[in-house]
Parts: sequence; C-alpha cells; structure tokens
Amino acid sequence: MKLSSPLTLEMLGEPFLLEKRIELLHAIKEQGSISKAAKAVPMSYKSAWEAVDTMNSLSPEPIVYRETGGKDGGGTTITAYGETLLENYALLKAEHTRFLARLSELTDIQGGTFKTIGRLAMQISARNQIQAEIISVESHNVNAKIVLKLKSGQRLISVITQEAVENLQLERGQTVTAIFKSSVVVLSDISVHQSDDNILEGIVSKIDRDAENIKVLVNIGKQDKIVSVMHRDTLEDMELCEGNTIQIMIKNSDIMVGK
Amino acid sequence: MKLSSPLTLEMLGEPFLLEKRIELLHAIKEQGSISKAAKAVPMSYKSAWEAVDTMNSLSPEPIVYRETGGKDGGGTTITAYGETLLENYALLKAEHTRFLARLSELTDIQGGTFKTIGRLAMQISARNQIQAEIISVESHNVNAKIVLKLKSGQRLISVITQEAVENLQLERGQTVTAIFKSSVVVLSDISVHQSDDNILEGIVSKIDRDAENIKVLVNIGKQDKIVSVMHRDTLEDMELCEGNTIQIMIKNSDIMVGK
DNA sequence: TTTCGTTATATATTTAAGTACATAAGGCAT
DNA sequence: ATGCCTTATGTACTTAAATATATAACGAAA
Repeated sequence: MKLSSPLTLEMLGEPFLLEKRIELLHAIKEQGSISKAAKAVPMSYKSAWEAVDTMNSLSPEPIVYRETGGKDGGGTTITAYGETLLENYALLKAEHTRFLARLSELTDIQGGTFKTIGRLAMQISARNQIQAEIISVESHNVNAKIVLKLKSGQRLISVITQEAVENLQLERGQTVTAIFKSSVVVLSDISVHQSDDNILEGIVSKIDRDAENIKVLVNIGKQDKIVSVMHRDTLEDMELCEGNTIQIMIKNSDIMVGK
Repeated sequence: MKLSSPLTLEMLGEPFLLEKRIELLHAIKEQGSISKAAKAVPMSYKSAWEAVDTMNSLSPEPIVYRETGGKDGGGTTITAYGETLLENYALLKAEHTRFLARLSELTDIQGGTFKTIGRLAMQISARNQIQAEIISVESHNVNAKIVLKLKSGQRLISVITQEAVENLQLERGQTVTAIFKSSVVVLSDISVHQSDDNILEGIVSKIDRDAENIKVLVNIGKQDKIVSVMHRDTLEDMELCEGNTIQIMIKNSDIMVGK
C-alpha cells in the first residue's frame, strides 16, 4: 500500500507548476533550448513550448528568457527568478514527500487501522528547533539517552522515553531536530565545566525585555541560534551585552527530539 | 498562489482509491445501487461499474456486495470493510489537506521566499500530546499565557513566548495540541489545591519500572491519557496502585502548544 | 545571400479516457 | 409468463490531450 500525490502549484486558478513542467524547466536549464529539452524529457516540441509559454504568462516575472534567431539559432535560458522558483518547488516537494512517507508509515488501510500518533502537519510553539545528527542512542527500559551533534560541532544530550525512541525509530546517523522551550534555557556568564547536563557556548546577539521577562538571542555558530527567556531577577546581576560570550545550560530532560 | 494535490492510494502499483472513486462509493452507500450512484455523481454507468470492479479486485477483501436480479432488480451495498476504508481515507485526506494548507501559508513562491519555520511533517518525542480548545490568550511583550480546555473539561495553562503565539496565529476557540514531556509531569497522592501551576486529577492505569525510573500512565477522562516518568526515589514513599485517584502537577512553562 | 538551428505557429493525426447506447442475464413480484 | 430494475458486458462515438508534421520568421555567421 502506497500513497501517491502529485504536487501542483496553482496561480489564478490555473495549474502553474507541475511535475512535468518542472522536469522540462530543468531540461531547459541543462540544454539551453526548448527543442533539445523536449527531446530529453521526452515530449513533443509543441507541448513543451506551450508549457513554457503558459508558465511565463502566469508568472508575475519571466521564468525563462527566449531568443529567436542568432548564432546558434537562438535558445532559451532560465532567469534568476526561474531558478529560485525551481529551488522553492524542490523544497516544497521534499517536504510533501516526507509527509506522505510518514503518513504511509502510520497507515495500515488493509487492516483497517490508522494509527494517529498525534497530528502530522503540526507546528510547535517551541522557539528552539535545531537540526542535529544522532551520534548515539543509549537505551534503557524506561528512558533513553540521545547524543546529538550540532552543525557547530557542539554536543547536546537529550533524555526521552524509550517508547519515543521506538516510535520515531531513532538511530545513529540520522538527522533530527532538537526541540526545547526558550524557558528551559539558562544563561550564565561564569563558565561551568562540570555538569551532567548540557553546556554550550555562544555569543549574545539580541536582548528584549518586558515588565517581567528578558528574552535573549544567542548565536551558537553555523547560523544556529538559541532563544532564552528568563525572569528579570535571574539576570539582574549578570553582565549581559550584545557581543558577549556566554554559557548556555539546558537540562538533558528538557530537550525533545523531532524527526 | 495555491497548492493542490489529489491524494491517491495505490495497491500493487495500481491506483486503488482516488477522489472520484471515493465519491462514487459514498454515492453507492446512499443510493444502494451502482446505476443510481453513477447518475448522482455524475458519471457513466460503465465507468462506475469498472471503477467498482477494479477496486473490489484490488482489495484483499470485498468493498461492496453486488446482487443481480431480485425484488428491485438487485443492488450494491458497501461492506463493513468498505466503510472503514472510507473512514480511513477521510482521515488521511483531512490530514493531507491540513498539511497543504499549512505549507501554502508558509510559502510565498512569488516573492521567491519559502519560510521554513521548522519542519512540517515532524513527529515529536514528547509522549504527551493532548487535543484541547483555546479558551483565552493573554499576551505580554515577551511571554503569553494560553488557557486550554481538555475534552474532560479540565483546564490547562501554557506559558509560551509571544513570538510563538504570533507565529502559530493562536486565537481563542481554536483546537490545538498541548505538548509536554513525560519527565515534567509530577504525581502526588495528597491533594494540592492552591498553585499557580496546573493541577489535574486522574486515575492510575499502568505502572512500568526499570532500575532508575518509573513510568506511570494516568487516565484523565474522555480517553485522554498522561504519561509521567519519575525517579524511583521520588515515588518510593507514595502509594501507587492501578485504579488509584492521583494528582498531576505540570508547570505552566513546561507545556507547549502545537497547531 | 545563403546556411543553420532555433523560436513561433498552424493543422492533421494519434491516443486515451470517458460517454452513449445496445443487449444479455438474473431473480423477485405480479 | 411478463414486467421491472438491476448487474454485467460489448461496441461505437465523443472529447481532450498530446504527437507528428509542416512552415514561417529570426538573426548571426560564413
């Protein structure tokens, strides 16, 4: 049992980007002409030309630049705008494919069961969602310890239930998302070196306040950022300036894993 | 800009359930015959019959029961198996529609931007994911307080960043998911009535142990369950038996919101 | 000016899918 | 037996989409 679902992007009620057209655009990018691209796909020149024409006229900005006559008889090239369109479609499609794969996994329509382990297409309020690689999974009966490596190379340890490890089928080498609330992130300007919990280092990049709380954005390298929200009192006697290097502490058990 | 994507369920490489066929099955369920259903959809009797026939032969178990001749000339009815198939397809489609809507929201392919606020098709390790309705949203500069009502009627308060409220566009009346780790759920057998944090009541339904930890499943009514994982020491002097009524405490700031 | 490979355009043909229509056969009711 | 409404099945027709084919226009280079 498999789910399939061709992704179509519509514009003004008309089909705009579809699988076949994207394939054609990629071929044009490689071949430099509609006629060659049509042969490569393969499809007839006429439908290729019409596809390109409708896409171009539906788009607010040209996707391809067409030249007729000249040295090699002319040619067609993808504009910068068209390129970003291709990139964005690829991202959308990847996300869609991921979704379908997950949905298939959870579905056993033959047996008539559909295990909804929570909603799939969900956004979470947690402000900290960082991509990381699983270095190791240490399983116990109830809990499991997951060691993660961030893009910056820094380690992060997450303790979650063994049940969750089995449900998500977490394994060494996979890329997952470390998820934690900004309220569990504790900042300190004196370095602590020994702890069972996570200690990271970063540079303060933004500070925000209201009557009760302070929100601090910390850069931990390779474009990864961590948000911390603390009570004013907690941070009062701390020297907190943008640009400062700072220690970040997060309890192992406060870090969740998303896949 | 809109995303569309017809959902097709394949079986043995052949298309099995598609939008049109599902529509037909629903019509058959209502009308009690293929011929009437075909008129209702509308489509020709022949394609209707062929659709029904291929579905039935692809399925491991018959989806419809067809009778030829008899009082009213016969008729066609949906089997119990067929009914669950319809229900499951509806669930799949609903989830898929949700996903596409969310993806559309995040996409501005015209401007060439694709804001990936985290992955969409993600499963989270958090064991507690409970559906709830938003009763109120109280916004401050940094933090916001969300009051939720569970199916059982019990209240749950979540404190998350105001930033998150804006990102998820949380509003009163919406159905969302309260998300929290099992390690933040504290159990107590003496009733505590006054607290700023969440206090729920439930009935212990399962207890699991390993060398260090105890996992307790608590039923809080209307099929909602909460999982708690604690150190053995913490629970040692507590009377913990299946069937017991117990108090559940969860800090406001430990509860996340998913939408 | 001719050549060349391309874009641009029109027209006829093929193909696939669905529709319309015709007909057989089943089986209960009158 | 006849009527009736259905499932079951075949054949011809319609329609939409893509293909094949032909031709004009373009513009640099030989």
